[in-house]
Amino acid sequence: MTSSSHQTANMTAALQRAGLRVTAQRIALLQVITETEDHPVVDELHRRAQLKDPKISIATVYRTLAVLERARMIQRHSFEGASSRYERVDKVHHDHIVDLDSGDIVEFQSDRIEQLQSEIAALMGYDVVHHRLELYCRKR
Amino acid sequence: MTSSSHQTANMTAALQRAGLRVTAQRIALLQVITETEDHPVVDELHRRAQLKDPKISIATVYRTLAVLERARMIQRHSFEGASSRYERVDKVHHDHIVDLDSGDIVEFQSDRIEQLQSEIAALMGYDVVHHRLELYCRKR
DNA sequence: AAGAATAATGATAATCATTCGCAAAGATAG
DNA sequence: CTATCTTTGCGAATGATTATCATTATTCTT
Repeated sequence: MTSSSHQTANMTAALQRAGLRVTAQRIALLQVITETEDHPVVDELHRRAQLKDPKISIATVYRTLAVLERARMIQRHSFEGASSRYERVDKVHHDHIVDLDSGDIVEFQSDRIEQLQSEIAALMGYDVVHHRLELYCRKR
Repeated sequence: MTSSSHQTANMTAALQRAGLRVTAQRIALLQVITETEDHPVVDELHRRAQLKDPKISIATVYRTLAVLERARMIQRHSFEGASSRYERVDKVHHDHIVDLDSGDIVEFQSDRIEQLQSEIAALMGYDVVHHRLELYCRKR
């Protein structure tokens, strides 16, 4: 069993587990997102997916990303003034620092902040379903 | 001096202080945003501004909002999946809770969270220029 | 394994919010 | 008041995303 077919088997299983149809396009995109360590925009994902499946269209990329997000297999982020970026769903939740000069995106994680968020929401009569915390920064 | 002309004088002074030209459209938009307690979208601001200056165009609304934001007289927010909303710059900084069911926007403020943000950024070698913190919630 | 039923895809048109180009109108400086 | 420089209105253009619809692929049934 090659590494590539092993990957494919993984993706196939993941799609079936989610009750989704298994298509070459979905496998390609799942692989692209699984392999990547950064936060690519849709266009970049399209380009990378085409290396695995040359006929995948941009419309399918958008549709598939929406499907995978609904299935909680990937995660979308919309940073200020930029188009959507995606990353795979990690074991550990995290938020982002955006470097205003370079555009770099750094991940961080703070239980204290998460906890404070819940406390504040509770105080106002709310439960937090999800949140968005982004720090727009410059190197010091 | 009527209340309305008093308002106009205020807006005029504010624009001059910022080194901006004083136009009827800018005064109208500033008034609209000063009067409002909610977080209107651009279209709504356009509608409200037209009550004061019937010939103001949507392009001018966009341009003026950008100008006023650059002058730090108003503040833009882009909540998930929605178009931009604006509010006036308050004395007190705050973040937002978005009610997922009603669309209501509630303001909150936490010095602890702000402080933690700075600490975390510093730890990664950054200074926070600005941030975005939104809690997407449901009533409990 | 073959066919029917159902869903996904590709290509392209449509949409939505926002920005641009440019001629005309308005604001400020001298 | 005139010259200069800026802003405005209008409509066209843009960019990202979504919808349409005929075709193709996947899954279900037997």
